[in-house]
Amino acid sequence: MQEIRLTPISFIVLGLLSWAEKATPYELKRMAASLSDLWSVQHTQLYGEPARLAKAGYLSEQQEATGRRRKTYALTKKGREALAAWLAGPTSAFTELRDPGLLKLYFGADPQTVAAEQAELHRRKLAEYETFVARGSPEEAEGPFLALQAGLAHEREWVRYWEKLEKRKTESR
Amino acid sequence: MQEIRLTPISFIVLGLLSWAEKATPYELKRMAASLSDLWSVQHTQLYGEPARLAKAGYLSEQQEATGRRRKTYALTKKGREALAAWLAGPTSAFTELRDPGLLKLYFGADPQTVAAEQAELHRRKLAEYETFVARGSPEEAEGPFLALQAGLAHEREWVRYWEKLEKRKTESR
DNA sequence: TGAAGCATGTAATTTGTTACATGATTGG
DNA sequence: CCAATCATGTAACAAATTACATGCTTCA
Repeated sequence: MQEIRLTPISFIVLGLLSWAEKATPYELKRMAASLSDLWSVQHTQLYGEPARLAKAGYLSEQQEATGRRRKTYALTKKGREALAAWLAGPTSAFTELRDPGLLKLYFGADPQTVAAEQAELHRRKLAEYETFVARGSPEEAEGPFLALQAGLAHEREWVRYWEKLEKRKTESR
Repeated sequence: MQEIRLTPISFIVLGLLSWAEKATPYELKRMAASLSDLWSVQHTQLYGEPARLAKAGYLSEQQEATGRRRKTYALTKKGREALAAWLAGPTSAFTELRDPGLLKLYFGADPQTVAAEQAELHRRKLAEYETFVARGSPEEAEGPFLALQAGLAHEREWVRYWEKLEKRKTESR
């Protein structure tokens, strides 16, 4: 049981399991879909990461004896504690924008062109978020709700930004 | 000269070289610093990626005969074309928020606590951007300027978001 | 003149992605 | 009953991070 470094994906797995009691990688994948706008993970990582966490004692692992021999994971005490510590501890980590459209702009792509595309993409995403909110499953936990609010706010900002750029009359800075 | 897939880092290298004519990895690292709020890259990637690009014909590579035997890279015709095509082409790629603070919130961290920290971090970053703008090197290219505007807008949004959460009186959703 | 710190780079390790593969299910 | 699609997983590959290492300046 060697020590490993816990990464954001580790905490995603731990966090999802704290909601589910136990789950197979496939179930984790399904759960992770709800998180994909905030932090997407490839389905293959949901096979590797739980195995890694199990080996280090954060999860228990139990395998079907027959058929698919699926593995089911659950939090151990150590896993629950690690999650709690992370939730309670400070985060100094910082997001970069890392926006592909902005990167192009940075290196000299034509603003109007990029802006037109990006504005459209972000309007779509914004609309999607808004229907979420409108539908508003009221039993939903607070965390996802707050994250959605942040997503909304940023999408609004993106739409503002790109639309302004789009409408700008060429090169007048 | 095998074909490779061009990733965002590839374009960062190509883009930086389009500004510099030629550069060593170390010089690339220095140039990349200006980009770090938008898209940070580790210095070691600036050794590996140019080598990869050179092998695929996007860059020329020339090595010092003596001393450190530093390598100097420059765009080839193929490299210039690839960059131009990327700049002109569409981007459907999308940014995720991928914010560590938000991730914690999602999984149930205490909103006030996270918000207090994050608000502080973002206020600092915002202030930093504002001094950039105030100092305003006027010869700066348009791309970086526009990217900075986006950065500012999003930092303002983050500050609004976290401060609102911070001041919220507990659990009243 | 030697210690601190920047410049410069390679290697090992860890992560993440893509490609592939096969079993199960179900609507037509 | 068969084609499509979803479920489930592994393996190969590519990329990114960390650790390490050493040469060079500079200034006390």
